[in-house]
Amino acid sequence: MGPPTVTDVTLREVARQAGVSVSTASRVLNDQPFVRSEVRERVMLVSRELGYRPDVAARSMRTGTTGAIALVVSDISNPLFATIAKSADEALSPRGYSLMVANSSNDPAHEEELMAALRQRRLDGLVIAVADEGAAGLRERLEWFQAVVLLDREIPSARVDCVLSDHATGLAEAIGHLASIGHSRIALIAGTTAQRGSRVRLATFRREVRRLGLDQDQELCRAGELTIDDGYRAVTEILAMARPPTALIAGNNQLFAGMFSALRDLGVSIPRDLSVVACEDTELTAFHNPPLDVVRRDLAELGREASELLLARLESPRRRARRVVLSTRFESRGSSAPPSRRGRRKALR
Amino acid sequence: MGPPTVTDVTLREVARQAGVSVSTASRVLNDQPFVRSEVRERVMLVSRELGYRPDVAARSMRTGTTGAIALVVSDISNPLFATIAKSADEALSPRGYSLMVANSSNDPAHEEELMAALRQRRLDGLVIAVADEGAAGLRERLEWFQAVVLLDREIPSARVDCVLSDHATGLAEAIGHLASIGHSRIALIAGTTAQRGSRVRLATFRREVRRLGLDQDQELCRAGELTIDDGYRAVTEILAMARPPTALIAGNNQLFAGMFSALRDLGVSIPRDLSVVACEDTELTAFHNPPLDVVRRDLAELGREASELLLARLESPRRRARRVVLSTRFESRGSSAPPSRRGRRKALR
DNA sequence: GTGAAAGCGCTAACAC
DNA sequence: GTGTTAGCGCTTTCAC
Repeated sequence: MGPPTVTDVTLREVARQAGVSVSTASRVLNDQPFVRSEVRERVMLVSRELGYRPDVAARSMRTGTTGAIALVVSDISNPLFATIAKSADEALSPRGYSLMVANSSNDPAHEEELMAALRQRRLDGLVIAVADEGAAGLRERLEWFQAVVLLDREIPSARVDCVLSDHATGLAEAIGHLASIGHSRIALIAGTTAQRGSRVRLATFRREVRRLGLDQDQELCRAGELTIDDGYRAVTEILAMARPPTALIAGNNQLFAGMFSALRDLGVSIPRDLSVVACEDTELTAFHNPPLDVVRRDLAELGREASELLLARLESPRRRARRVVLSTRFESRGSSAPPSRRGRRKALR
Repeated sequence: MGPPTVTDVTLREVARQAGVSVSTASRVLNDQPFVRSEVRERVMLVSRELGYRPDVAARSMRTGTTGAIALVVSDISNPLFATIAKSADEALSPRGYSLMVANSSNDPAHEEELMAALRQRRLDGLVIAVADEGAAGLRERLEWFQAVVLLDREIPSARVDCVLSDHATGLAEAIGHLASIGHSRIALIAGTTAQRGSRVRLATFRREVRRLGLDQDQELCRAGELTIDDGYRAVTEILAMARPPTALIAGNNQLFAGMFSALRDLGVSIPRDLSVVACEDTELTAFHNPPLDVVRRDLAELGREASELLLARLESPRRRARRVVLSTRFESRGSSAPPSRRGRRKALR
């Protein structure tokens, strides 16, 4: 007994009913020249009537392409990545590509395993926010794929397309704003230095603090994990300092959620007791009263640009790697105010 | 010239290096009996050394299975669905399945197109929150797939597995609570009646309002779209009534976001001017001050259960369709208070 | 126990 | 212009 028939109507069947050979039918359906238009139309007609859909697996065997693209992020339930996933899907699916999603949990080992699993699926491309830009063997692993786009990640040694956010500009504006209304003790709670987002924020923060002559206390600048818990812990510790800051900046939405939660538990009011700025605009920041000052970026654009880069790479595999930088900007909406003695005391308990 | 070689190490190569035939190698790697343990070990060793990974497309051609499962929802960027997607991925990926996501935009026509596209990918299974439970030809379309699980949707005529939330219980509790603290004019802003979630909420609301002897004003019970805009519009209109309600219930997170936005624009304070209950717990409801009363359900459980049903169905294709019902419960957290004359006037302007 | 060979549905070289 | 044919990598008879 042969293998099971899965697809209901095959190319063979279309060809038979149109009275042509499979190769002619194939030519027609792949828009190739050198087919009499009369024949072409007959094949098209039969194909439509029968509802013919080429079997992706079979085609894949011949062409090596699957029409599938994977998106690997740390957590698809994070609205940031979910938004990117949606916009990527919107860019890719009209062109016949399907999107596969996978969560790395920000764990390099798991990510490696994922990539190996994705590889055997022969995906046409990979959009990935790698967990650790410096992970061993990452460059080789990326070469498993015909086309790769890094999502807000950068690997200098690798010739890979990437879309990056210009985190520095927005953050510098934010710090400038806080300084301009009188803050000199500002704290940044950033994430892991294994990812450029956090690294850039840390570097920008240190640079601007120095440039503007603000307090350069090491303890006001924290790298850690990009989690809610870490955000909570960091805020708790920072506000317990002998001289706590008068303004707080959260490096991403998770850290902000933790920060927000901690401030509420401590009974700290925004912006009366403390000024707050979040990187990333989410429901939490947008619907807060007052709306929170944020460093914004267009996440849908990020997903869209990543998709465009990927499609371009698929079309011309040998072209030079591109590096697309998208802007971020600071938006002041009411969660920062001049520092007050009262506020500082309050935050201190 | 033959087709391009994609996979780096083939079964043929493993067999050659192990000094056996491909069929023997295949038997070993598929855990089939009747292979000398000595041979078995040699093949395993070579396979591991070479890092052999079977080509999914090729295997798929023979077996008809792809190890891929699709999740079709209206909007993957909605945290509700994103959470479900994550938990589904967590349940499926350890068992070797990959998750494909697709957005239907809640549009039956687009959904139909999607399903056709997914079909030719020979997905092993489909988890879907159909846009319209009553769409023409839906039952036939579902039969394209070997295994299907409906996500909080029900199609009585179809023998399909489904995971459902018991929206009625949680909502009835919410209404009971509001009534118990003195509300007699409660409004429900629900979504489309093409999906059971909204239908159940509408039916439950009408039933409870009658049972508890509350105001049965038709205008207090609105079906519409499940969008932010629709939530906004509904609230604006309802609060402009001659006798506006003293409590508002939002049917899902999108409607709630619209509601929240409208209330803020109208300067309505929760719960002083108006009591509010949201269906679904999100960042917005959880981090609000006070935290909002919600009808909660465990979304991760929903994704997990859907995956389990799917896997079970894949294992035994002929077993009876199951219908798993998951609980919802009301949680009072401070966004409802007894109605006040002042509040009502305020909401009225 | 093991190997040879067929064939899943498709595309592309080659012959006519 | 069109048909014949080989073969992608794999699983599964069937023969030994």
